[in-house]
Parts: sequence; structure tokens; C-alpha cells
Amino acid sequence: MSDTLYLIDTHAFIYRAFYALENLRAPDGAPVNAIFQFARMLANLLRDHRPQHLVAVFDAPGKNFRHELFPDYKATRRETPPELRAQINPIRDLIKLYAIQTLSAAGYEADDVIGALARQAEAAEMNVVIISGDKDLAQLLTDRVSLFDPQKEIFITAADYEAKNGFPPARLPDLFGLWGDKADNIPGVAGIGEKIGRELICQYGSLENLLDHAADLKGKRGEVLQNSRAAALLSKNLATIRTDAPVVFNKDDTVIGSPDWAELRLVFTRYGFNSLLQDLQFAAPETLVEMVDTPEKFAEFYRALAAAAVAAVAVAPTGVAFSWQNAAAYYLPNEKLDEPPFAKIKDLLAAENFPKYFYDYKENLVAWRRRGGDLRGAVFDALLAGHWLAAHLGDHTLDALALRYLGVARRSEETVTGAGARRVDFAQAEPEKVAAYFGETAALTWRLFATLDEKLSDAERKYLREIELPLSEVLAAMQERGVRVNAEVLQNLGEELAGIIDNLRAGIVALAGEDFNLESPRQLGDIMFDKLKMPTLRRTKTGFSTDEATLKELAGQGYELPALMLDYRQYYKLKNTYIDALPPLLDPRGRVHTTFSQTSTATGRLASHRPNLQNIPVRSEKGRAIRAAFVAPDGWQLLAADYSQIELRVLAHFSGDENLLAAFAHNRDIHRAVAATVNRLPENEVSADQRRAAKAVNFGIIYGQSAHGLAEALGIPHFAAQDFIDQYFRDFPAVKSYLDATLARAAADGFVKTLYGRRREIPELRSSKKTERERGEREAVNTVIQGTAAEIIKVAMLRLARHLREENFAARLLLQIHDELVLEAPLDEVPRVAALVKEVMERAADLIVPLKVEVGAGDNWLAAK
DNA sequence: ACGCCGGCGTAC
DNA sequence: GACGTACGCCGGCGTA
Repeated sequence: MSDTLYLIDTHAFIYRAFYALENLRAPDGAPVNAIFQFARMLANLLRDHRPQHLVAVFDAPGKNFRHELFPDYKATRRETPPELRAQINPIRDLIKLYAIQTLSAAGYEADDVIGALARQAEAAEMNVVIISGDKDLAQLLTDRVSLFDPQKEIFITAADYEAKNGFPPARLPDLFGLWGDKADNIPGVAGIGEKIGRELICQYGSLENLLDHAADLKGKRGEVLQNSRAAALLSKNLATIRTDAPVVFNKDDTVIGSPDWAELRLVFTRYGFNSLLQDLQFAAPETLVEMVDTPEKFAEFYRALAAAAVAAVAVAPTGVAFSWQNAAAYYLPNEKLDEPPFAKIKDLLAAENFPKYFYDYKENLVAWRRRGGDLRGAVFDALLAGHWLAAHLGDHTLDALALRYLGVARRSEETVTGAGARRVDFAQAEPEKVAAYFGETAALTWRLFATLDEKLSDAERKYLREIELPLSEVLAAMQERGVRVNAEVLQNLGEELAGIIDNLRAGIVALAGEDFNLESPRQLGDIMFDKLKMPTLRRTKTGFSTDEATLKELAGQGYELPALMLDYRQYYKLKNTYIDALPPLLDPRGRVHTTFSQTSTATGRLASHRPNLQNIPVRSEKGRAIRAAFVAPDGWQLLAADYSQIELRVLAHFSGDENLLAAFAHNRDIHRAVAATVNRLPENEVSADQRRAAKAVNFGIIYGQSAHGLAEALGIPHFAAQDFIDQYFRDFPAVKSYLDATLARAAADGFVKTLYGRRREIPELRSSKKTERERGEREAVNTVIQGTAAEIIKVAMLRLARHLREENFAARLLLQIHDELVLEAPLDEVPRVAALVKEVMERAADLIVPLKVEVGAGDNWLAAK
């Protein structure tokens, strides 16, 4: 088998790539769409074809011989857009990193260089694959030369070409002689397009033969051809790829070298090419992990650690790992930690003045405290920092951060624990492997500190150190404490609901006339829309919707099955998601321990999972009953403290709208006040519907709602919704100008910032799709408001926890639900704690609008609200 | 058996 | 398509 030379028509590829995929941007906002496609093409080519010989061919800058033949050659080309021009050098750099040869020839275009190389390689008995989406290059096809279109992933051979076109590849310039080429401003023959051109070339074999027989053609066409002889021949000449460009093919010079994988990793990381990173052959540099299991080793370890005076720490299930170097770490197994001299390390972990870096400080804290240890001195959390720097990217696992910021792949957990059926937990895994794994965790944490810390401004560093990091301690304590759940309450409610659910199911099956899976929207759709012929109201991606709004509408039209289904869904959901799911999660003391996350949301809100205690029902009657199962222990009460309208107050603060501020300053019911203003009524004459409409608009503002959305939400005509919104903005003009200014700023910057400077990149703002851009605008407005409210309650939590501790209250924080804090307090503390909570929460931020908190207490969560 | 996705629904 | 932020349940489907 002979060798194959691959030739990339580089510029042609870049141009196509640029226009094919719009608006891909690096995390820093630089356009990278062409770079990405080029890099992906290269990666795919290398992976799928494993070329040994590869040359990236470029056009020479400036004019070429075709301009001498025809001054207007390519004269109609638009100037290269700056966003594309900015990507050409990065692509050249990429080619260099891949160790691929490049070539161009002064006075010639890439096509000609490719032609010359192809002919010479053929002569050297090599096969040639030309990589280009440009069909002009087909004229070079021979038995040995083929064309590969990387975008369509198709090969074209000379035989394919002739079979498809009816003339051999070499006659392609003849066709252009007639047809011309708009893109290159090659004139061709006026009045002859692609179709006639093809017919004539097929019939006459070549342009010259056709022109010689032009007189034989009847009518006007023959005349035109005779008169256009010179233009046709010039056009053919221009379209003909020269194979005599002054380049010398040397097989050895075309061999691919060794790519600089490390640099490629960093470059791909910088551009945000995560999918390509996965394909790169890479691994983190092997971390040397020392198992510290003898007093001698400990002495040496401890001396070095003390000298370093700072370390990354990873608390593992079976030990603790330390690192203060990029590729070295130490691991102390649990069983040694209680005996001297190893136990000295506990003091160091508890020492406030020994600074420590973590990945996921909160979970390290929980793990270490579970072992009875004390952990202090945290100054950096790679998880918090990673999320802070790029919340929009979502994935902040250590693996993701190592890849994103260091360009390395972390060894997988499976290499330690095994996978699938043979999987064991860390305690059963080989100690050396466990040590290697957590040693690497510590080493990567150490490296991430260096990389991430320098990206932070002083103010950001301060926010993370003084708000988020201490908040991790508050949240760890809340998780550890858990909240008491009365399983009996749930049990009783579950039994009641089971009966209701069974009855509803029987009714629905009877109406359907057959049994089916009521939990399957698809099967329900088949019954409702196919079998029972109910009208289809809205679509999902895969079929017709059966969601709540649809069922309500159908129920309103008198259909009985959807009406039953609404109840069925509600009760089924309550039972499965809450009533049945909670009891298995209770600890022996009947307490449930959620896990809070500071790094799961794009706005800076907290999230809660396993179980999610931030979406316990409250709106429906049966749902609310679930809250009664969250109880205080005997002799204690639950306190629930809610911010009243915190997001609207944040909006009032940012916008400075006098009408909104006045309403809050006078502690008005904000929805009623807005309704009164918009409807020109005194507040006591506002109807329930008017208040409801105002409430919907108030929320709509925060969520970026449109007239359509409001109309839908209120069940009113579109024009009425629009009128209401227009009137709202006339009455609250500063809100309007604030929203406009926020969007203008966001569009210019590509990101928004909250009160405390949390930044959210919003790439959709730069989308070419209107719906995407509008989504970006809604996200922008909402993020500022929601994110600021989230920051305020975080500050309140920190201060409250500090007060409770310093003033020796037994009361403790249990839950945070975005604008609400839930605590438990001994009965005798309840009044004082209630006052303290209110005071601390209302003073958490210094806004130009007062913050208002409502506190309640009771034996259970329902009673406390 | 497990993971992923779509549909849906709960909270703020 | 049209209202932001989450988490979790179920069905259904693809892969192990």
C-alpha cells in the first residue's frame, strides 16, 4: 500500500467554517467559531484517518497571477470580517501545535499549490487526499487523487465525479469558462448558466471544441458563443488550477511531527473547547504520593509541611491528603491519626493560623467533623472559586476544573474502586490506590489555587473569603443538624392519599375504556387525543402536551377525564416525591439531612438536594399538610422567617423608582399598591382580580415576561395584557429605564453583575437567533435581581449564625428556602430568637428601600408560617 | 442494570 | 416561542 498525502485547503475551510457556525465564543467572549471547526476537523482527521503526511496549504497574501490575467478577479469579494480575521492567526498557531507543515507560494493561490503538490506526489506514487469543501478542486481528481469534504464527511473520487457529472474532472474549468463563477468574479459567457453549460460540455467534451463548433449552434446561443470566445477562454484559464507553482514536494518534509499536547490542552481550555479536550490524549502529570505510615515518614512530612506553612487538604473517607507542590502529595491513613506522633496533624487541621486550600470545603468539613475533628483555617475553595468564575458553565466537579483550568484529566474514581458489579467503596479499595487518588485531589487543589486565585480581583477574593467560605461552615452545620420529621404524620397522609389516588385511577381507567399507564404522558396522550378525540391544544417536542394548563383547559370544556387527571397528578406527585421519599432518608433520631450546594445555580442562589427541602409543597391544601410533618423536638419550636417581597425591593433599590420606593417605604401591600396606581383607584377599591393582575405583572417584571406570557398567566387577551404592561411602565418609569439600561449594559458586556459583584456570563445575548437573545435578556434581568436577593440572605445567615453562637443560644438554623430561614429554638428562646432573626435579616443589606421580615413560630413548619 | 432525556410538577 | 432559578419523579430508550 502506498502512502497518502493529505492536503488541507486551509483558507477555504476557514471561510466555510466561519459562515457555517455562527457565534461560538470563548469564555472571554472572543469569537472562536472558525477555530473550533478547524480544530475539530483536524482532531477528527487525525483520529479517523491517522495521516502520516499532511500539509496545510495557504493562499499567498496579496495579488496573484490571476489578477494579471484579469484585474477584476475576485473583485466582488467582501472584505474579511474582523471576527474572522481575528481567528486566522490562532488557527496558524494551532497548526503549529499539531506539528503540521504549512506551505504557500508567492503569486499563487492555495489551489495551485495543492495542484502542484498533488501532481508531484502522484509522480512519487503516493495517493493524495485533498481536504476541502470547495468543489473547484475536483478538477484535480485522478486515479490517485481524491477529494474529502470534512463537513459532509464524504470522499469524492474521479470515477464518482465523472459518473455524476457526465464529464471527466479535468473538464471542470471548461464548465466554468461558460458558467463563470460568481464568488471569484469570473465572467463566463453571458446568458449561459450551470444547466446549459453542463449540457454543452457533456455534448462537446471541451470548451475549445465547443467554441470551434459555435457556428453550428442554432440561433442566438451560437452567436453569443462566437462573440464571447475570448471571455470564455479567459474564464476557463482563470478557473484552471495551475500545477506548476514553484513548490518542491519532498515526502519527508510532509511528515507530521509530535503535537504539543500540553499546550493544545491549555489552548482548548482557553477557548472553551471542552468536547475537543476529551479527545486529546492526555493525562495529569503523575503525582507522587507518599504514604505517611511510619513515625519516621511522619517526621519528615511534618517538617516539610510546617516549612511550607500552607497546604491543600483533601479529607478522604479513609485518611487525609496534603499537598503543597504541583505533583507531589502525602497521605495519612485514618488508623494512624489517633496515635502519636501522627495525632499532631489534628492540631494543625484545627489551627486557624495554618492556611488551607480545599476543593469543596463544606463537604471536607462535614467529613472531618463526622470523624470528631475540628477544621479551621480555610482560605480558599477551588469549587467556590470555579463556580464564581464561570457559573454559566454548570459543571464544577474537580475533574471539570482540572480540565478547564489546568488542561489535565484527573484519574477516574473507577481506577481506584473498580466499576460496575465489582465496584467497592474506598474503605475496601487498595490503600495505595486510594492514597494516589486523594493525593492527586490535593495536588490538583493546590494547582487550582494558583490558577484561580490570580483570576480574582481583590473584591472578589474578599467576597469569597468573607461570605461564601464562612457560609460553607454555616451550611455544613445545618446539614449536620438536619430537621426533625414526624414520619407518622406522613404515614397517615400517605394512606389517605393512597385511597384517593386509587379511586381517581379507577375513574380515569373507566373513562378511558382501557387500562393504561397513567404516569406516561405519551399513553395518556394516546387515550385523550387518539381514542377520545379531544382537541390538541399545544405541542411538546415529541407530541401533544398533556400538561396542567392543557388539562385545565380541556376540563373547562367539560371533559371529565382531564379533570380527574389533574387531581390524580397532584396527589400522585405529593405521595411519590415527598410522602414516600422522605421516611427512608430519616436518621435514627428522625431527622432528615439535606445537602446544600453553593455552586449549583447560575445566579448565586443555594440549591438543596437529597432531599430537596426547598420545594416542599405549600400552595395546595394537601401539599401544605406535608409541612406539618416537619416538626420541632419536644420543648422546642420551629421559627420561620420570610423576607417580604425581597426581589421587588431589590428592583426598587436598583431602579430607584420613586413610586415603588414610596409603596415600600409606607409598607404597603405591593401588589395592591401597584394595582391602585395602574388603575387610578384608592387602594381600598382595588378588586381581587386587579390585585391578581398586578401581582402577575410584578412577578413578570422580575422574570422578563412578555405580554403574551402575562395574557396566558391571567387568561386575558393579549392587547389587555400589553395595555397593563404599558400602563405599568408609565406609572413606574424608572423601572422601565432601569430594565433598558441593564439590557443595554448586558448586551455590550456579555455579562451582568449583582450587588456584590457576582458576574454571570450570558452568551445567548450574542446569539443570532432572536428567541435565544430574548432568553438572554430575561436571564440578565432576573440574574441581577435574584442573585442580589440571594446575596442578602447569605449575609443574614452568616450574621445570624454568629449571633446565635456568640450569644449562646441553643437555637440553630435548619433550612434556607431562598427568601426564608427556618430555625429551631427551645421554647424559652423563641421570642428572643424571633426578634433577633427579624433584626438581623432586615439589616442584612443597606438598600434605599427597607427590608421587611415576617417571623412565625409553631410546633411544625406549617404552624410557624 | 444503568444512564440519559423529555415531560411534568413542586418550590421561590 | 412566548416567565427566571432550582431538584426529582416517571416513562422510555439506548447501551452494558
